[in-house]
Amino acid sequence: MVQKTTKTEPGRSARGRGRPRSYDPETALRSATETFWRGGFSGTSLDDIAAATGMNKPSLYAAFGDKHALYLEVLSRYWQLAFASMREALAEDLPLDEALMRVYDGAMAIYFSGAGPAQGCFVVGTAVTEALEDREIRDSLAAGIRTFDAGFETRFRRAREQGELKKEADPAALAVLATAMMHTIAIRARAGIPRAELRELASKAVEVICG
Amino acid sequence: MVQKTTKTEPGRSARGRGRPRSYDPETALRSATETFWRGGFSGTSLDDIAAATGMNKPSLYAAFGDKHALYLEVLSRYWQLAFASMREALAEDLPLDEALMRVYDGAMAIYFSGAGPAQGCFVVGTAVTEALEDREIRDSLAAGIRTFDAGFETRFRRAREQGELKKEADPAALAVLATAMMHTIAIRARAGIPRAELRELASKAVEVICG
DNA sequence: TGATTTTTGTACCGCATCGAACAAATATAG
DNA sequence: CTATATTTGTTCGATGCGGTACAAAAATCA
Repeated sequence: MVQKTTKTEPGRSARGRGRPRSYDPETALRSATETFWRGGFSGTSLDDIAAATGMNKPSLYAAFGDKHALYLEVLSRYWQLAFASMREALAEDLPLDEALMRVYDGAMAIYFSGAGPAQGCFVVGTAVTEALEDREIRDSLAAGIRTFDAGFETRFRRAREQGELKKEADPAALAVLATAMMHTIAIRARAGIPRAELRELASKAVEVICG
Repeated sequence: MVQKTTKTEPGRSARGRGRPRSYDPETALRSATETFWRGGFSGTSLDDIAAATGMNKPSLYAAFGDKHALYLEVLSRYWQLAFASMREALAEDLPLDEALMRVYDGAMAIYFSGAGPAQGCFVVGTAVTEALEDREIRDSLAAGIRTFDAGFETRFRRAREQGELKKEADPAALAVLATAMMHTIAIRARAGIPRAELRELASKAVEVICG
């Protein structure tokens, strides 16, 4: 380890003796997320993040480690958010087509959650670029996609068993198409396509997927 | 214009009086493409490009303008390549499923064309990140996607007329799904998924799309 | 109160970045 | 051969970058 100072893990408030921190780590992470979301990893400087969070660079460094570690933390939290959104949508006992639309509506709620123009998907907008030269980001990307595929596949399998899909339907193939639809929505959102149009596309795609 | 020197358009060899250029513009553009493809726009420096092309920065600047203009040129050429690949695949008079697989095989031939690991799609890997804050890139992205949608839709419409698809099939919806499948392949390639596995996914998806 | 501990904020370092200035080099035109 | 036009290659400058050193600030413990 490089640091030999007496301190606990980064980000954990020891709640002990020292000067209290003047920022909320959760809020700071959300601000950092927004900043990376807009500019990407390479396109965002630590000064940008410092300005967005209101923190200064040494505090950032002490709290979250270097820029790369901070990005990985933000990426991991985004995945958790995305997984949770999908699980919620699929948890309710809705007809297949409605359940799928819930998933896409949940995704778009995230893609359009910022203040300015639609940011699209954080992963598609920032991680995909870095994945090629960064093994940790690449592995996170691959794992996240597999999780989405698996979530859809489970739902399609159930749908087939319950007669919502034809017997000869291929749940794995349909799952990849469902994930693909998320990806294209994410890309199109970043390309400036309006939300209503994306919802239209999603709706048509759901019709096709559900046969 | 900023420059007032006596010269013709950038990149055009006047074939006139001066010292001849010691590089081939086409080759240089290809090298620049590879460099941006790997590192993204923000993640690639002019020095990286100078090293890759063997040119020095003033020559780069004189030939292609600044980094942004060079990127736009590279992006535009990539689109032309992608469009051509798709047109070729759909031009031959093949059955629908085979034609679609030709498109995806053509795309993967591009995504895996580099020396090292798969770079995926140049657009998905580099333009999507910048699109949010760069109107020219965003517009190019939106226009390119529309072109792909339209290309697929035309083919699906013909397929429906010729009885390869059911009468009630929706060519526009199928086209979006076909484009979506390209997008997910591009993303997965960058995530390190091997080519054989991607081809499997594409094949299954084609089955679903063709009904 | 005084010692201790932790965070803050300023200032800074070394390096990379984009872009430009400028002279040397190399061609053609007359 | 001389003048002109264009490209090359070195060098430079101003700024931005990620990351850090260090002292002041603000809390708790004794």
